[in-house]
Amino acid sequence: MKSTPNMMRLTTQRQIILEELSKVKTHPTASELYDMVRKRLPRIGLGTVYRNLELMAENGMILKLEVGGTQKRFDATTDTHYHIRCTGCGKVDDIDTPVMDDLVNAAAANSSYQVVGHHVEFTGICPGCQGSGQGITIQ
Amino acid sequence: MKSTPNMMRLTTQRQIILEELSKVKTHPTASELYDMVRKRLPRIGLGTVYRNLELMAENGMILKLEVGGTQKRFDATTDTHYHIRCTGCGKVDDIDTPVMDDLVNAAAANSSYQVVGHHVEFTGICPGCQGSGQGITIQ
DNA sequence: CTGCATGCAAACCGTTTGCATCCCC
DNA sequence: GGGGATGCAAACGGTTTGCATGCAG
Repeated sequence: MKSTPNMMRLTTQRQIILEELSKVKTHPTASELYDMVRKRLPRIGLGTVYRNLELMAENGMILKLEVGGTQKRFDATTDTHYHIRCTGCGKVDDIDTPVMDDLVNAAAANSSYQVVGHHVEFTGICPGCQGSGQGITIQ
Repeated sequence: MKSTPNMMRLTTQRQIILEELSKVKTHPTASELYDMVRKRLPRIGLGTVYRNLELMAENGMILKLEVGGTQKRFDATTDTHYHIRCTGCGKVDDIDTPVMDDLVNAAAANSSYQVVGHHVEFTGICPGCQGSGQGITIQ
């Protein structure tokens, strides 16, 4: 039964990964997080970071952001909220447009899918990329 | 000047890729499209498919869907519309909820980004996956 | 003590790219 | 004829996984 979160061990790695993720308001990729965690746990492996992020996402402790771009990003804030992704540098920020839960109902009415959730992703140019030539700052 | 679409050559490959993509209402991945095209052009390379999809997306002839999941998907319909992705099998369908362009304005008001666009992605279980154990049909 | 979790490294998979050849304009 | 486009295969980058060892419960 997946709705009962399996009791996870409280390993040092797990705690520190969660701490570091909670510490930032950005939405780091796995390897960004790996770099952050490695400062405190130099021998940690990248695989461990991936495994724990996956596990914590499954248990609803964190959010795996299914946004555009090449890398997945992670978020310690699990309440529904929307994001904006810079097409210049790829970074992702929160955007505080009100969440529209009724969208799900509207969608459910028009679809043969059993609608579970939704996400709104804006694209734009972040302040840092606006100066430098329309955000063609690669990636 | 990127806004002037560079005149593209009309190669057989390009035409057939576009034809095959236009033919389906699904949103195939590059390799699904590769398989479709290969039936008519057995010697085409996967790289050619990727290069042309990228090029046509840049020129606004098709849409590269920046949706969740591991693979990018392509869409011959370029008008803004929303999608739903099955968390069971990963397939993506159109959903005909009205497009809310004012979302962009709302977002722009609350952000330091220069907001360019938006996309709404629903997640759910497709009819095919609803029967078989809550859509744990892998991928 | 026992089995889940870790570190490490190799495997994987989707995508990109270098290069010689091809062919559209 | 010339430069962009192709086919092929190798490289790439992000993610996953197998295995021996380690450590939380």
